[in-house]
Amino acid sequence: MIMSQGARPTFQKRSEQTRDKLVGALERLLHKKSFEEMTVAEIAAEAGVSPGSIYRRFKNKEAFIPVLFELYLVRLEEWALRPEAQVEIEGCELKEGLKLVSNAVLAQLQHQKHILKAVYVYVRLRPDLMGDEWGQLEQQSYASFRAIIEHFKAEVKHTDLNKAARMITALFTSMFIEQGLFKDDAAPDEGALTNDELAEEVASMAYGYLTYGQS
Amino acid sequence: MIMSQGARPTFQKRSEQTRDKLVGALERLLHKKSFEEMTVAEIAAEAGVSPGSIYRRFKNKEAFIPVLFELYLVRLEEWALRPEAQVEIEGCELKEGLKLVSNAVLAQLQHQKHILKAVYVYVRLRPDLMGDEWGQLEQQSYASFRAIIEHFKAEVKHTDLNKAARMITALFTSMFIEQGLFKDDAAPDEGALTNDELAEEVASMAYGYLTYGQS
Amino acid sequence: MIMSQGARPTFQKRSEQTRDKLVGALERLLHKKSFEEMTVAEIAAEAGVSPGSIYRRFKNKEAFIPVLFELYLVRLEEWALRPEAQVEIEGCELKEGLKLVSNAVLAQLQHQKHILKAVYVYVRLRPDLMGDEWGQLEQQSYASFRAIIEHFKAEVKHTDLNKAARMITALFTSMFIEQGLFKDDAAPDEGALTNDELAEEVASMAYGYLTYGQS
Amino acid sequence: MIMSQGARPTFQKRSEQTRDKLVGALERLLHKKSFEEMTVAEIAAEAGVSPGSIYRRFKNKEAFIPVLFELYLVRLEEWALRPEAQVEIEGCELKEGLKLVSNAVLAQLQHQKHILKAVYVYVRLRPDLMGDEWGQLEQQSYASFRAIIEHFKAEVKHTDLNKAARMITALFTSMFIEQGLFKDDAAPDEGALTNDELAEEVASMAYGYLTYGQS
DNA sequence: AATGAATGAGACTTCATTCAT
DNA sequence: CATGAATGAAGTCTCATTCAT
Repeated sequence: MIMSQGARPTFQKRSEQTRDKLVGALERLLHKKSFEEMTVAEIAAEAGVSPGSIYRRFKNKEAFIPVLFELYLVRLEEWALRPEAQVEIEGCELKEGLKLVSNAVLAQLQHQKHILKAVYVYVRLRPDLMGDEWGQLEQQSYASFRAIIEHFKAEVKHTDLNKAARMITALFTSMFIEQGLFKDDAAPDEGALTNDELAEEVASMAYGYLTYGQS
Repeated sequence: MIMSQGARPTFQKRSEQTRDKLVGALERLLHKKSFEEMTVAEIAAEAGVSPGSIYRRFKNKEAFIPVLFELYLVRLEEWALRPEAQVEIEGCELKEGLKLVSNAVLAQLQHQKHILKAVYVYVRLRPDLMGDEWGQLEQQSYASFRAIIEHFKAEVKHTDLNKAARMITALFTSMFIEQGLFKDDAAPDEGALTNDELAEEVASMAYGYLTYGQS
Repeated sequence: MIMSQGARPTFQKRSEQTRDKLVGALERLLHKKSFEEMTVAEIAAEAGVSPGSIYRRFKNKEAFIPVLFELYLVRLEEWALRPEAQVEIEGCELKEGLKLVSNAVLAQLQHQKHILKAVYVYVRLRPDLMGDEWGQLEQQSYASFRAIIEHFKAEVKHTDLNKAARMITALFTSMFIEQGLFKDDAAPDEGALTNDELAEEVASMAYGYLTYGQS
Repeated sequence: MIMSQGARPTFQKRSEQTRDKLVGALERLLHKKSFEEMTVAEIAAEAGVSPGSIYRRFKNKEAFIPVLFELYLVRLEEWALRPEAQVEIEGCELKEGLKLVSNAVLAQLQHQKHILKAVYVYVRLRPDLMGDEWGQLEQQSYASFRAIIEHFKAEVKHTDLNKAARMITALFTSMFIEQGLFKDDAAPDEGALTNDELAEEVASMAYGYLTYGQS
C-alpha cells in the first residue's frame, strides 16, 4: 500500500481505489501538461471524482508528488522482477555488462518518463520538500552500481571504488535525466541521439572512466 | 544592449536604469526563492520601483526569463575575456586540457548559479517557450568542445569526432547541471563531492571516453 | 432555465440560487450606476457572495449581459401572459389599436428600464458581441407589428406591407429607446412629454404613416 | 476657437495646433475602435505627441468628448453654409420639403458618424456630464423644425405646433441615431434600408403625422 | 463519505495621470 | 514647454481549499 508524506491513511478498499483513480488520472494528464499547470479540479474531473474528495485522500495538491514518486518506485520494483530486467552480468565482461545495464535502465526510465519528469521538476522547484525520497532513490542507484563495480573490480583501475560508484551513478543519473528525459522536448535538434545510442555511449563513458580515466 | 523576446526597447537612459534595477532585484531575490514563488510586486519592491513600471519594460512576468538568460550570456562573454578564463591548452596534453577546461567551466557556472537554476527550471516547466535560446547555448558549448577535440585529435580514438564532441558536451552539461547546480540543495549527503573533485572526475570521464571508451 | 453565452450551466439548486442572487444584485446596482462603472467585487458584495463565485457562474464580467437580456425576455413573456398585456385589437380600428399597442409596449419597457439601458449601452459599446440576441428581439418585434398591420391591412395604404412593418418597428423601437428609455436622464427639459403622451404621439405617427404617408 | 468644458485655454498658436492634432488623431482612431476602448497613449501616439502633452491641453481623458462635440458643431455650421445644405423649401409643399430636409440631415450625419457615435455613447454612459451640450443640440434641432413647421403651417393639422415640432424633432433624432448611426454595426440584416430609403420613409412618417395623425 | 458550490486571498496586469529630465 | 518614464490604485480573474448538503 502506497503511503507517503501528506497522503492520508486509507482504511477502506474504496479509499484505495479512489486514490489509485486519482493518481492514474494525474499520470494521464501528465502526458498533456505539467503538474504545475494542472488544477486540482482537472485532476478530479479526469478521475471522475469531486474536488472535495481529493482532500480526503491528500492533504493538499503537493501531496500528489510523493505518491506519484512511490508509484514510480513500485513500478520499478515490479519491473525489477520481470525477465527483461534480469541483466545477466555473470558471465560477461565489464564493457558488455555496462551496456546491458545502461540499456535496461534507460528502457525502464522511458516507460515512466512523465512521472519522473513531474517529480524531478518538483524537486527542483521545491527542494526543501521531497528532497529525501529523491535522495533515497539515488542511494539505491548507488548501491546497485556499487555492486556492479564490485563484481567487475578486477577490470576497474580505481582504488576508491566508492567514489567510482558515486561517479558512475551521477553519470547515469545526469545523462539519463538531461538527455533521456528532457531531450526531445525543446527544439529537437538534427544530430540528436536515439535512445539506443545514448545508452551505448553512456555505457562507453562509464567503461572508459572505470578502466582508464582514473585520476 | 540586452534585447530579448518580451522585453521592451529602451529609449532613455532612465529606462535602462530601471530595467537593470529590475533584473538586479530579480537576481537578488533568486537567492531567497524561486522565480515561480516570486510575485511581480515583490520584484518591483526589491527594485524600488512601482509594479506598473515593470510592464513598461517587460511584456509580462515571463519576459524576465529571456532577459535573465541574456544577462548570463553577457557575463559569460565578459568572463571569457578575463585572465582566469584563458585556458591555455596549447602546450598540454588531452587529459590536462580537459581538467583545465572542466575547472574553468564549473567555476564560471558557480558564479551564475542562481540565474542558471532559474532559467533551467523555467525551460523544464515551459519547454515550448524559451527552448531556442537555451538550445543556442548548447550549440555554442558544442562548438567549443568540438574545437578542443579537434585540437587533441591525435589522442582521440573516436572516428566520428562530431559524435564524440556531442557526447562530451552532453557529459559536461548534464553533470554540471545536476551535480554542480542542484546538488547542494536537497539533502546534501555525506560523501558529496566538492566542486574541484567534480570538475576533476568529469574531466576524467571525458578523457576515458575519448581515449578508450569508443564503441 | 436561463442559459446564455458565457453563462455556466447549473447542476444544483444552490447554483441557480447564486446565479439569481447575482443577477438580482446586478439589477439593483443598475439603479445606482452603469454596468461599466460597476466592479465585479461590488456585484458580489451586493449579492452577498464571494467574487470567486461569480466566475463559477459566469465566464467573465461581460457574460452578465446576455443573462441580463434573457431575464428581460423572460419577464417579457411573463408580462405577455398577464391581463394588462392582452391588447384586444379585434373589434377596434387601426388608430385605436396602435394606441393600445403603443401604451402596452411602453408600459412594459418602463418596468425593465434599467436592464434595457444596460443591455442597450453594451450593444453600442461592443456591437461585435451580443449583436445576435438583440437582433432577435428586433425580429420578434417586427413579427408582431407585421401581424398587426396584416390585421388592419384594409386601412393601410401601403402596398409593401413588409416594408411598412419594418418602418413601424423601427419607429417604435427608436422612439421608445431614445425618448422612453433615456429621456429623463440628462437635463430633463421643460416641455418634456409624459410617457402617456409619448405613447399616444408615437401611435399617432404610426397611424399617419400607415394611412397617409406612403411614399 | 474651440473652448469646451475640461479643455484648457490656449494662448499660443502652437497649442491650438497640438490640440487639433489630438482631436484629429482621436477622430481617426474612432474609425477603428470606440473611445472607451482607446488609451490615452494611443491617442498620443496617433497624434505624434507625448502622453504628457495631452494633459496640457485636456484636463483628463473625458475632456476630449466636449471638444469632439464642438468639432461636430463647427462642421455642422460649415456645412450649413455650403450649397448642398441650402434646402430651398420656399416654393415647395410640405411633403417635398420634409424629404429635402430629411435627406440633407441624414447626409450630414453620415459624414460625422464616428464622432456622433462616440459622443452619443458617452452621453448614455455618463449622462451627468455632457448632458447639457447634447441637449443644446436638440434645442437647435427643435428650433429648425419649429421654423419649418411654421412655414408649412397651412398644411399642418396640429393645433399645438410646438408639440408637433417636438415630436418631429424626436422622430428625426431617434430614427437617425438608431437606424442611421448604428444600424450597420451589428448583424446587418437582409432587408435593411438604404440611407436614401430611410430618409424618405422618415420624411413620410413626418408628413403623415403632421397632416393626418394628430391625436 | 461524496459532492460540487462557495470561498477569498492574492496574482497579474492596465492605464489615466504625474513628474523628472 | 515637450517628453516619456514612472506611478499606483484598482480591476479582473484564478484556484487551492473548505463546507453545506
